[in-house]
Amino acid sequence: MNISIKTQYGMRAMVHLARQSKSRSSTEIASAEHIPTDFLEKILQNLKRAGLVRSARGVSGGYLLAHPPRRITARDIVTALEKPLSNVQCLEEKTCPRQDTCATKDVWTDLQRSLFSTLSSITLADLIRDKKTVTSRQKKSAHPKKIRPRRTARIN
Amino acid sequence: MNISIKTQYGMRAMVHLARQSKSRSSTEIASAEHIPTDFLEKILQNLKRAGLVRSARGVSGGYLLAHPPRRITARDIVTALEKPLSNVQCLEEKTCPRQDTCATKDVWTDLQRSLFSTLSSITLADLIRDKKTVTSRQKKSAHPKKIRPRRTARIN
DNA sequence: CTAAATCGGACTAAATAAGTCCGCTTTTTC
DNA sequence: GAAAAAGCGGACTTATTTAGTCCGATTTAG
Repeated sequence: MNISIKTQYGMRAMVHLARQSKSRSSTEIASAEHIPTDFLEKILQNLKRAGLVRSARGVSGGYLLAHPPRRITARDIVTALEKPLSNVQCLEEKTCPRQDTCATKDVWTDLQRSLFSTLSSITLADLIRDKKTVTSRQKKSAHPKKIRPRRTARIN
Repeated sequence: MNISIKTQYGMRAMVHLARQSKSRSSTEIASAEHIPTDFLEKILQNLKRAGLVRSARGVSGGYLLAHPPRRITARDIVTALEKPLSNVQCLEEKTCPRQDTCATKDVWTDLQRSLFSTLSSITLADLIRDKKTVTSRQKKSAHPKKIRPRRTARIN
């Protein structure tokens, strides 16, 4: 049960974009975040298809967030890049005799729910808050680092 | 981010054992739960090394829980069989430039904490209880599970 | 026109997961 | 004491997934 580095790369790239006001090319992000360029390209394509970034082609093209950081959650990013949590096919009769399939299934559904709940509560805005900032940004040190639950209700 | 079927098998086997009062052989469990016998053997070895089951060799040998079902949590089983959640090596300077490594790291640590908390709240006793009452199980505080160190004199 | 960028598909290599095989040891039973 | 049934351990194979590369096409600003 691990987080693929593809997803970790994607998270880094999204945080990177969240700090920028203008669009950035994949090569720029790649070198800044130390991610293999061609691989990042694929990741950004996935993120784009998930509706999380927009892109512009051509010589001064690049990627930028499709929504403000406050509206993009870690769950959006993880589900865009990671395969679904469990491939538990509990419905197949032959692989799962009924009696304890139902029992173990509860574990995985609980797990998934808790997972989604946690990831949904973290937005890109949270992540770029009061961390080191590149530009001279006003620091909101009054707010604790505590993550606050936030509604997703987003794309797709 | 998926649960390996090895872990799913292990969970099924543990639930199976939790329903039994006597020890059961791996072949018996395997056929009851539709798990490849030799593979289950390996899984039971892992569970044994984790201190979750005990075993007896010889013709009427087999496996049984090392502790009462209420003292064995889903977390015990998952951590015995699954590789650790994240291989996020955030400490390496070259792979992670400081500025947003720290940001993304928060996601993975939050995730891990929530994961462990949820799994810790589910015991084998919960799982073998009647299904109507499963939903009424309550969440425990996330104190670290402590499997008591193999108090039993080893059979071998 | 050219350079720099996104896009898409195909491909490869490495790592992990899943499963098998075999021979040994232990213990009960006949 | 032999046989049978079980756990134990290591080596091995195979399948799947992950990670990454390569290449060519298309778009677009200057």
